[in-house]
Amino acid sequence: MAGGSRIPSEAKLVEQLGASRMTIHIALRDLSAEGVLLRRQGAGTFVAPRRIQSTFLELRNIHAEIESRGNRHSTDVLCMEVLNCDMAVATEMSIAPGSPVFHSVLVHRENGSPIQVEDRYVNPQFSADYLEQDFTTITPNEHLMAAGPLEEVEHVVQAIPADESNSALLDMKAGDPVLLLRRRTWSRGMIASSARLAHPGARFSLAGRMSVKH
Amino acid sequence: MAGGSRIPSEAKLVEQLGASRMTIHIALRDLSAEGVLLRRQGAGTFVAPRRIQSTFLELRNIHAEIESRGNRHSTDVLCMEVLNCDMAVATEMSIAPGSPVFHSVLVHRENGSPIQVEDRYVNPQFSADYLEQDFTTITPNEHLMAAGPLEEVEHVVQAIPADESNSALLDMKAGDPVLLLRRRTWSRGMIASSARLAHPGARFSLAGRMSVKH
DNA sequence: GAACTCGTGTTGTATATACAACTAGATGCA
DNA sequence: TGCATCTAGTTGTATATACAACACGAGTTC
Repeated sequence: MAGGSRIPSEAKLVEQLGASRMTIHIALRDLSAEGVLLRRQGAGTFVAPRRIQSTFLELRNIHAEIESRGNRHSTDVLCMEVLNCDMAVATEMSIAPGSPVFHSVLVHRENGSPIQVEDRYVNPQFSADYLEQDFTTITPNEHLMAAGPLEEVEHVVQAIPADESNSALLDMKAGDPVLLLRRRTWSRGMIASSARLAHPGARFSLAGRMSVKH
Repeated sequence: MAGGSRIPSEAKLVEQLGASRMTIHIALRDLSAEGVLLRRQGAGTFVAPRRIQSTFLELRNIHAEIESRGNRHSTDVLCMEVLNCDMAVATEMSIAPGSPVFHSVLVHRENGSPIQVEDRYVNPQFSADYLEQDFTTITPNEHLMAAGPLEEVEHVVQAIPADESNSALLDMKAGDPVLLLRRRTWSRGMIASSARLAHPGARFSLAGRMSVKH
């Protein structure tokens, strides 16, 4: 139901559902406390507008972000492969060492200037056709969101010096600060994907603003 | 009350407070939903242990974080002053240029090693006694939280090279990556405080994990 | 037109009752 | 000792009732 739209009053829900008013009242009260509904005494009960939630924890979508700034997004695909995972990747993805994983490396550009190196591992059990996608027209993020419901996200942010590979790809000098966002996503009970998103410190920041409840 | 300790049962609270059991039950239920209490059917009601959540959007508390890692937190106070704000600070704080603001610079240490330089401006209208605090025993964060209800938080994260001042304070070489967290907080309808929290990239990361609703 | 009043519909709160579900300790028994 | 069973105490849920507090629009009055 769309945010802001009104839902039936307690009295009407009593009729429709056959439960007592107190039962319904407490259920609505809980949903209100969770932020799902907004209730105004004397006025009614409404579906809450989507939660104001900053881009830290939300799944940031690089494509949408660049477009929202009115700029042009383009992608270079550097690597698309399947490989047998080593110990580090196996631990990171919680899968058996040596089992196959998909691996991709992309560079995202804003008006031609490199803004993110996306080094991503994907669980084949989550998305069997990952390597068949054309990532110049759809982002891995978008493909994965369509492949299954997002259940959990983990983010770690670090500032690290650019290594030779990153510095070349991001048009920086080696040792310059890189803002590294590591993200793991869970879906259908497994780790769907683990990504390292490296950004040039000089040209990139993560911002978020939120209201605090109560 | 200490985390984990038990509070009286609903029946006893009915006696002590003279309210009906349902009233008390609903009150405890709400506190449980907020995470203040933990209730186990059949067992009792307990004070919840302090929330373990060091996420981006929650107000991170450097003191609590260090202690939760079992380490020792100490603070060096480098500067406590009132000054008439320049154009940049006035804009940042949304106050009139030239009006007085409080300014403090602290270094937070974990087991003696510098982990954060906190460069903070505070609105005197929000906390008139800011400069009288002893920030070796209480963090500015804690003082400000007590001074008024937090209404809104803005965070910006950047990776920047350490300048001479930061590199000396954080025990790094100039140019090494610094993870800079800029935070502004709103309270009672004004900008209460604006802080620049600089961390050594090599020894610090911001982590957050969340479940996604629906 | 503007301001006020009032009534209906809405949510908020408090109460009393009844039973279900679960826990933890005490008890009994082999 | 070890195990099963019982029981008192606790929280979870659903119900019916009553009244308070608030919002909003219709109608009235000036």
